[in-house]
Amino acid sequence: MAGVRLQDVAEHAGVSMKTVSNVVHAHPNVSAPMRERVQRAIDELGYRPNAIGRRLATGRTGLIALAFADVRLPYFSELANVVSKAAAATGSGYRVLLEETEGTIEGERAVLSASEAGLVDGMLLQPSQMSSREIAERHGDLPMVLLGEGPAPLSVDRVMIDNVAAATVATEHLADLGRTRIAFVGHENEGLSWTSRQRIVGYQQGLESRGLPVEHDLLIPTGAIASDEAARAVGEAIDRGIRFDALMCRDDLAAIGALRALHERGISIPDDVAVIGWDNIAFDATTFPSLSSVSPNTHELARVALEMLAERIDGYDGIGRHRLVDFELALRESAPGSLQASGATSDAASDVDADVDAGASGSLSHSLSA
Amino acid sequence: MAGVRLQDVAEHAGVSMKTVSNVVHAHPNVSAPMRERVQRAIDELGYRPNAIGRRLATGRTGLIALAFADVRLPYFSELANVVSKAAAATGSGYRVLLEETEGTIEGERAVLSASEAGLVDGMLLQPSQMSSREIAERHGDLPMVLLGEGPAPLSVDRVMIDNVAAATVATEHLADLGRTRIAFVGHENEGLSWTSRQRIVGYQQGLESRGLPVEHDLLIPTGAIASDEAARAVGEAIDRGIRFDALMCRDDLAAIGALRALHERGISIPDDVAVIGWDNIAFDATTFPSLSSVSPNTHELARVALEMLAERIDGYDGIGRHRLVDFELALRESAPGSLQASGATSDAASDVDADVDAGASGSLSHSLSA
DNA sequence: GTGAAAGCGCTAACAC
DNA sequence: GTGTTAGCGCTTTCAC
Repeated sequence: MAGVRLQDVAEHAGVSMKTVSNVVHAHPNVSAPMRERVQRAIDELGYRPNAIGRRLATGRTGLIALAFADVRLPYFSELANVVSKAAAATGSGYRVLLEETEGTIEGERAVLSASEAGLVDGMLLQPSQMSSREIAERHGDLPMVLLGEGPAPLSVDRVMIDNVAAATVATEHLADLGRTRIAFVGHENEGLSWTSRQRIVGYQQGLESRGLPVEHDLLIPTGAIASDEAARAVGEAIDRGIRFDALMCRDDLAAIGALRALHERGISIPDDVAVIGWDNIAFDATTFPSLSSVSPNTHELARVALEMLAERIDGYDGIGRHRLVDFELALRESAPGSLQASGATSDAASDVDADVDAGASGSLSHSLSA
Repeated sequence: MAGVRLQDVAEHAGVSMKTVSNVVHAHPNVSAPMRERVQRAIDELGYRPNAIGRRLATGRTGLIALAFADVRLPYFSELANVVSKAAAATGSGYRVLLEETEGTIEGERAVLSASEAGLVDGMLLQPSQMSSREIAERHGDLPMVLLGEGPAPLSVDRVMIDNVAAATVATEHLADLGRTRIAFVGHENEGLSWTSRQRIVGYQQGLESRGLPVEHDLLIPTGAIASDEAARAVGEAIDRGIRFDALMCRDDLAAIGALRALHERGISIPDDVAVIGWDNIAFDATTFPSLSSVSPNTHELARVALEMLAERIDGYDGIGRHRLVDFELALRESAPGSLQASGATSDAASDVDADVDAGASGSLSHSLSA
């Protein structure tokens, strides 16, 4: 039944509200017979504590907001899954309110400037447009942790992987496979995002560390972060006569688009062109060929982010802590492992059954830095 | 500043709480000077109405739960996106709490039997395991609308597409392409889900309507609803000597797995084998070849579901209403349109740029039934 | 070990 | 037009 209140239970059992509350919360100092009597009343009336009443009294809502551009992007849907599981496993058992910013500055502002306060205890936000100054100004006193390599003011906590290092390692892996003309695919046509910027820096470092020249022609931007745009951009580059033997992609969507453009032109992967993507989304295991990818440790990312958020919610008020979590290269058919690769390499090529979730196919693991 | 209450604003402005409340809610009967004075106090103090206090008083939380198996499945992440947009556009401006059931009966029970009441105003649930009796019993008085073709008690509202009809149309399209050995791929090895059951029925009807024999060999089940499992199952079927010239897939994940299995064996798509998937997920446009797919009108699904949910929240207490929304066949390279196809067909093959979201590539549209 | 009562922040019916 | 006041359902001191 709806509308059964704590008071109703108390009256029905002939006790005070406090006693019922004690039973509901399994407080130790309630006598066994009393506990049983109250429990019977609860069962008979079908009492369910009202969440809102409780929240008003305690000041905690048990809700956190998870805000990012768009759940449809596989990286974000996988992140949402990991975060909601991790949040539920938290001591406080948080639940997740989904907020999409559409990747626009208006969307990001809207998420931060909600007209109501107190709905959520805290927020996990992956920004991409707002400046760090604006983030610092707007978030007010809402406990918050930033996700990803986007803008982040020093005053706010943030968790990310080292994008420069990851791009360097991935690019070096392609070089170690014997590739000499490694192109970068998928950054914005204009107005480079923070993400693209860092990955390109790493790409360049990887080239340089292997003594490969950096050619401007080998930078292939796309009109939008989407696989169809990447397919078109890569196709046009090829048709324009640009030649490359490997593709370092900004993300898996770009990589999947590239795969298609190569297929359409009868170019063999990885024989003619090796491909590495980024994010290690579930699809990578079943594309043809399966896709090697930079695999951020999202479980660790979620864990660390929620841990810091919980501390903020509990009142921690220090300066922003910036944490790095590890990543690895998940090697599959599109850019297999090889003896030349540095580090402990395990080749997961052609294992359609690889436990991708657990990162079982990975290699070149990079450990958590403090 | 945090912790500024309505009362603080009232005192600061030297008026009553009611007046402040009137200003906050833009009530008409407040004099202009008074409104300005109060607004100044609000701004000076940085007042934000507290969501929980408001919710306790009004009894509405402005939150709805969206519960399904797993956000990582593209169909669900796309659904989450559509629902959260549609919910925000609602008169009441609902926000969405994400709940995952993991596709297990325990998960579904947990979602329905949350120990707290009142957190959300209503729930959109896509069940797959629970019996309709259990759904009816457990949901209690929580306003609820069921999504999809799973179990649904007559007492509860539900929105879905006509799975049997859609499978029939898709199968007929394959037959009209001249295919005579059309296999069905991707249903459960044992314990058929409601979804698979209905799609297989439609598949069979499609075969029969075109005078094609139904062969048990052409039913290719998979160990799990996942593309790697489908790749393995289709590969094994081929290796076992099963021959087919078309694949009707239970969902796009199965179709993508099938694509891979066919590629690995050098089988040409669609020349040797045509493929149709189900759900029309975004990836379908960039697979190689791009994938034809049954495209449910999820925008309409979300709209109708939220409309009915809003009515339930507003107290409507009639018997369960079961609504169908339309679907279409999004035709791409893996099973292109053709002159033989019935209905208004538009061939979207090879249009990597097709506006898949808008279903622009579709054909054979089926209209909303009452 | 149990009960009484004062809020938590807001809304809305009712009075002025 | 504006102010008063009684809740919404729960938690939580503080007495008993």
